[in-house]
Amino acid sequence: MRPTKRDELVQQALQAFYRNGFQATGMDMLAAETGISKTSMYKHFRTKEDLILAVLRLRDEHFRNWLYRRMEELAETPRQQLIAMFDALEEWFAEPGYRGCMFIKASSEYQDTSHPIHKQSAEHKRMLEIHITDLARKAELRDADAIARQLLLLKEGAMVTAHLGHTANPAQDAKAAAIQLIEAHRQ
Amino acid sequence: MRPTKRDELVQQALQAFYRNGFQATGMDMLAAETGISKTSMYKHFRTKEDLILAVLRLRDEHFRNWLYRRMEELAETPRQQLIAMFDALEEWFAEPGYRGCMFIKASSEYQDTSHPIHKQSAEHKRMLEIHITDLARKAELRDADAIARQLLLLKEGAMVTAHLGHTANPAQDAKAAAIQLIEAHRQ
DNA sequence: CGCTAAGTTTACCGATCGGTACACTTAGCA
DNA sequence: TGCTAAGTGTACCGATCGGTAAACTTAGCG
Repeated sequence: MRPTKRDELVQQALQAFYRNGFQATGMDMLAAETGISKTSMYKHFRTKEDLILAVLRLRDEHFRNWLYRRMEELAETPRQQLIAMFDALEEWFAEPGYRGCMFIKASSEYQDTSHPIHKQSAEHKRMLEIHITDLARKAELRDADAIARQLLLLKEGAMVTAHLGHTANPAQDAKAAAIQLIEAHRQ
Repeated sequence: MRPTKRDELVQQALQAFYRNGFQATGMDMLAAETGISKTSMYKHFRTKEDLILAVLRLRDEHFRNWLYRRMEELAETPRQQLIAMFDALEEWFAEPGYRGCMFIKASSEYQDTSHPIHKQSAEHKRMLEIHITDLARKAELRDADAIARQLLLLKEGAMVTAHLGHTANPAQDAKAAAIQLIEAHRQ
């Protein structure tokens, strides 16, 4: 139960990877930026890949916690919370350092679907799907699995489009679509 | 009007970059894989970045041509063609070598929005948006700009999700959503 | 006190990175 | 025939890549 250098490393590595990309961030640059010696890094993680996997685990935990909490803060009923997901996303997109979804980025850099980093990115999306499907069920929507998948397609699209930046407010575009889809699935 | 080595290089580089990623594909590996000498490559393109930009231009042209043509082949009216976009995507996703959208990948590896590669990827998306918006207008849908943006969010989401592979058929999920959105925008 | 675990600095490894220099071959064309 | 443009092979550049060796400092704890 030591809250020390290892966690500090993972946290700072997360910032660096998110800002610079995975392949483009070398271990030397990482050591220079975090102030943690290369030797120490390799005492905690056998390879760069291991470090990236730890970073993705941390990101998964933080992001899902943040999103779920924010959805609950912004709305009361499950149905309203599903819609509020896109207001939460809008807040995120508006942050100065926004650079898209870290897991989409990771799966873009490690494309092979059998690669551990790719698989862990897919796992993150699967966890999200479970939660949103559960919420769709609680909202008593018809065909909860299908509507959940549709809402998540809008979410992925909005995250990508917000990073490409050729559209003014993808989060609200997605929200408008989500409202219509949810309305069509009420029973 | 020479159809020679330069075009051959761009075409083969496209394959390599799509399969391996941009940063992960070195110029030596590229020379070995294409059989074109490194010296020749640097006679045609001053830098790797220039080559990547040429690859993206070719990809933009090919992809948009393919998608627009396939949409016209699959359906007659503009409204049906908008829906058929997702059938075309499904065909693409089912191809053995499918590895996601090259422009999302490019913008993931070159994240800075001011980077030429990022800007060119955004430009591709903007060209698509113009065409789909035009089609939505021809389909006489209410609020053509908004519905076009919504359909494109579904498209981006489907492409990402198809690559992550945690869902059975994102193209058909997107199509089902598209049908409902379009139905809600009929006038 | 002395042991141990965690972390440090410094220097290094072979491999690869993007990019270049130079001398050579080949084909088209006047 | 002889010039030129396009392409080649080979060898190299300095920088950086992921990863390691070895000797040292520091702090906690019996």
